[in-house]
Amino acid sequence: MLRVTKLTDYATVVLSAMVDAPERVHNATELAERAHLELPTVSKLLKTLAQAGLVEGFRGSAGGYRLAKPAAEISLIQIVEAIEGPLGMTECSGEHSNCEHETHCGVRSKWLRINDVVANALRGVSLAEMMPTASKKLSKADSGKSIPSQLAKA
Amino acid sequence: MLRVTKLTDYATVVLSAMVDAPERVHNATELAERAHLELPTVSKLLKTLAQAGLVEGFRGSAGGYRLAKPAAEISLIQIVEAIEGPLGMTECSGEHSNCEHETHCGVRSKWLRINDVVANALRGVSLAEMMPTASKKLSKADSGKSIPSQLAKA
DNA sequence: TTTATATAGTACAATTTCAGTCCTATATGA
DNA sequence: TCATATAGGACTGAAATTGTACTATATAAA
Repeated sequence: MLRVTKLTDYATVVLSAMVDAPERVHNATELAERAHLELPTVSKLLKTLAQAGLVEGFRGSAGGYRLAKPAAEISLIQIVEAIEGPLGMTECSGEHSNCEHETHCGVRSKWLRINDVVANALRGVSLAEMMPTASKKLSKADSGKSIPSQLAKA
Repeated sequence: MLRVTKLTDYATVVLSAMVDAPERVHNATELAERAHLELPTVSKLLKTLAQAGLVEGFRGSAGGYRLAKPAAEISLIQIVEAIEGPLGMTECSGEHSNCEHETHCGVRSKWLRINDVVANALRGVSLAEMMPTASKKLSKADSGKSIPSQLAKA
């Protein structure tokens, strides 16, 4: 269905819960409550996000997590790739493709481009913009026929 | 990993194989050979594509499939949705979301927008443009910082 | 009319991925 | 030393994806 996984979705919600107090250290229990998610799930997510460098983890009592950088500098693509790994629209879009059809397949290079377009769409939205209160409006962009111009080589 | 399924990928390859002779009726066996895919797989794909109205199926001997409309009028989003169903970047992006968190969740409306952006990216590329010989170049669009302008409400 | 061909529709098993949980180790502050 | 909290890993059940098989139906030609 071409969707991000639930965990990625959860990650945006959990990270959102940290944005209003970015300097504070939030522990996993608190974040789980605010995100209305289970603690083990949130805990797992935060570990992954910490590995990706999006949040900083602090051990010990009074430990927890904090955004590693301003919300405006955390893009959706970083979150998606932290949870799901490198974005690849098709098997062969990845770095080390081992698609056996590659030599015959004429559509590969096109998918690579589409991959970039989608990646850029995600790169263009920051965590700050995901906030419910974010004033910046995301539009449907131009619809239908006018889109190719965005994709077309200028 | 945010990718289309293999079957969707295959579908673009199979459809590509019909583009150079759009008026001819191609049978599944021929298309399987040209796409280097297994017959049962191609057969299943074509049935699905026929239901979605992208190809016309003809039964009986000398039967087969033909593009139901010009390649330039078949967009990638039609192919993706034919195989995978309606595009929804998150659980709650779908038509009839039953996400229990919806009332608390502040990121829902943003994902809906991103959904549209991705859908439009796919809508903007036609089957004709997927052909290896297609002269039209798809670009990476603008990279990085300049992307938000594509998403921002004009 | 019979036969070979080819799609239509459905069902099914194998595989892979995802989601959620749990356990042990390590670090920190009181 | 002890309670707290993250780090890292392993594991399991559920779900989706893949690929295949089977039966029914339609068509063209002998």
